Amino acid sequence: METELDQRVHAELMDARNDRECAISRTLQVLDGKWTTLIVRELLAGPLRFTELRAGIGPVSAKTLTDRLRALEHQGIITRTIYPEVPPRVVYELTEQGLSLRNVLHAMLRWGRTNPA
Amino acid sequence: METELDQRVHAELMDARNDRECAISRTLQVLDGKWTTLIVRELLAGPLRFTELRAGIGPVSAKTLTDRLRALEHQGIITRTIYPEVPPRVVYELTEQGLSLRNVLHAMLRWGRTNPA
DNA sequence: CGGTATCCAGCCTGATACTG
DNA sequence: CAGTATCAGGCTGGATACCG
Repeated sequence: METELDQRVHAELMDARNDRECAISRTLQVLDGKWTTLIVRELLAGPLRFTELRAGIGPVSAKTLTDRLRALEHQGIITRTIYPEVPPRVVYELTEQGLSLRNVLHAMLRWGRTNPA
Repeated sequence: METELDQRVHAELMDARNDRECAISRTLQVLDGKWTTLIVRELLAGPLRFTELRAGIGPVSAKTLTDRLRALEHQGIITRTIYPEVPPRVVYELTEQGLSLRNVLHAMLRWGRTNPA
């Protein structure tokens, strides 16, 4: 009963090989970098501040985290909102497009669970 | 009607944040490197030789391709079979574990299709 | 708090030459 | 054909210092 679905999935993946610029490559471009995917994972929980984000994803430098956040922002995956308070507060949040990456992350999660190191 | 599924997916992803070694990180480890995901994509079509693989994924050097193939082999994602002919023939093929990455690649494919550059 | 600026090390990757 | 060996470079990411 899973066969039909599997066949369709397989056919789609085979088509992908013929794309000049494979759609998979497009996704890889967005999730590029050592920390990007984990940033998205954190933000799936809801909007987060810079420091909260940093605490959640592991030992990343401020420079790198900033770089990745800027890249995601420019690609329309996240928004950056500044609240001009004292001390300043900056909140990052997934856009609709960013939220839709949930399916990719979920597939990764399931694979990792099923195939422990 | 999609809400229940979405809620379950979301709950799973939230759990993932609490994993000491997040299962997502595990997947990222396997699909590490600039070319690895594309190698898997190619092999989803079936067993391939070194040169065929190289032609399919783009401008990758022999050294890098060898490195990535060895890494995938050591992780149990692919097998490497040598046919001692003249000229020699070496065939790479996904293991069961490797095949199961199809779901991850498919999620990436769909996201890339839905969100063009 | 949430960055920026600068410098730098390491690693991934590639180019080239060569081999069983 | 399917690599290996070697060398070299670019880019990512980290350390440190400092700012609004």
